Amino acid sequence: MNDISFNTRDCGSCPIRHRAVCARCQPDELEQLDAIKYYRTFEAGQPVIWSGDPMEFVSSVVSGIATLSQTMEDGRTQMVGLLLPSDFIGRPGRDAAPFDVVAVTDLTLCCFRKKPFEDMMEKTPAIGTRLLQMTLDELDSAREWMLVLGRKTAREKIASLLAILARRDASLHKKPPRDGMSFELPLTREAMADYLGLTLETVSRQVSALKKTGVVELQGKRRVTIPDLQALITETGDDVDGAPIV
Amino acid sequence: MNDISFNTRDCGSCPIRHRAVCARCQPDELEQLDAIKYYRTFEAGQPVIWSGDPMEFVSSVVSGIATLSQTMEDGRTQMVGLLLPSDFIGRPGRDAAPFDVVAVTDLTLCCFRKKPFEDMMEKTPAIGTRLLQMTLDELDSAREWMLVLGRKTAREKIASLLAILARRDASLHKKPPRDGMSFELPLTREAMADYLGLTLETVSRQVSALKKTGVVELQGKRRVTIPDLQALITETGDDVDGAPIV
DNA sequence: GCTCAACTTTGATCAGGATCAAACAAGACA
DNA sequence: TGTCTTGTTTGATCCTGATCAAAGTTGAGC
Repeated sequence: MNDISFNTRDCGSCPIRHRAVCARCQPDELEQLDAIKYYRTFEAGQPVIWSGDPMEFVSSVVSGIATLSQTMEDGRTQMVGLLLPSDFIGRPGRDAAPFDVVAVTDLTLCCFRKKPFEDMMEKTPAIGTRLLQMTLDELDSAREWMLVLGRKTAREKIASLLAILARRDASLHKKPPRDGMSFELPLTREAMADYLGLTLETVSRQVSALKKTGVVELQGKRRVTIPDLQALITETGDDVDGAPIV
Repeated sequence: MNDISFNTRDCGSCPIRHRAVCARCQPDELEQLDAIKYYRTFEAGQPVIWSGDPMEFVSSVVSGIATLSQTMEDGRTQMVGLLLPSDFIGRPGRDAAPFDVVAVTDLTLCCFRKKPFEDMMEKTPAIGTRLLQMTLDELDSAREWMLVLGRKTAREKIASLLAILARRDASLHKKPPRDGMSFELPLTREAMADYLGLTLETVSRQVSALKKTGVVELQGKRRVTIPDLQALITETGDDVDGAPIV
């Protein structure tokens, strides 16, 4: 009862899902879960919710990728989060979404209506505790990203993004990252630029530059191979043993 | 019992303090509190804790100001948080501090030993709930700051910082911000630069520029008057009715 | 008062990344 | 097959903010 799992790293493809929860919950709680849980799917490019909209559910990513971003009146946009499978979306206790959420690939969310979810949180404090841990992790990641945005060069920014994507891709497949690993870039050059506070041209140039130096290899425009992880990490400018930015 | 307050906005100068808690807690909880609570003071400039250090307490700011920051090997530093009175420091459930914490003015913290605090959280779920809310707020602030770091011009960055400081100074004195308000700049130009991802020279120039345009007035180098709040907000580049960044 | 240190301002120059512009690549579809 | 669309690369030029350098300001301590 005190280690209910919220995400796929712990319990399967859907956080708080029927099976994962029922293994540890009372039958009556299980009933309630069925009543308040549902799936939603979005096509690549579709908005999930706009900043300021009332948000009647909390959810987590089952499959696909979504971004969290803000846009200024003149169109400048900054991505503030990348939501991969097992990530949580939503704010128990809040009514309005603070940022835009957009599906960048086809996306499936496992949603819980907010009010019943909050009731469940109240009855099962372990959920709140787990949510606090996840939120603290996200906060640390956000703060680490502030260093990237505020102080790193374009080249270091690209290397940092690739390092994160490599790390998360590895953890998604439950393998440690290793030399020679390769993964699909889920983001367009423009989306990468929005994440890094750059223009898409600069992203393109710096990716090419890293390729020319042999730090990364490209198969087509979207598949990346990292021949030497250490070399990539050196390019990020971080400490060798630096804290992984999720 | 379900709205225990953590900070001065709600209950006085010390979050979770004796008086604030005892008004709503059982006597036996109170006993325990006395045993696990203590104050620490730091002089301006002193470090509170370094990134990676084991952290045996959680705490919150009673008076003074501290910064949360990261430094790269070559000395580039990025401030990732500004801790004002009532802000919480620490991570229940974590052992190592993720960032450097430094007192920028004389500082008093109200500390709780971590283990007993975690026990208390377990016995009193309202504390965890409150902590989750506070952490969600911090996460939103961090993400809003990412827009500042990633997409704003130097001038907009300075305006954004001044707007935040004005807002927080007002809320500290429990007044709404108003035209003509003035407040003390708690940060050196260098610290402002570290917060904004700029150099101190650029900060100095842009502050002067805002002064020349009449957006702010300066009494000495550290006291700022905002004759027209709306004008300042316009300079930030944010929506007029934009979500306040803390 | 003077001296010293810490902080701030101002100036001159440089460079990294933005901007503007055009060509290229690859898939979707008729 | 050709056309269209979307995404990417590459080139030329510009500009914001960094860098290097020096002078100005303020307050503490004597």
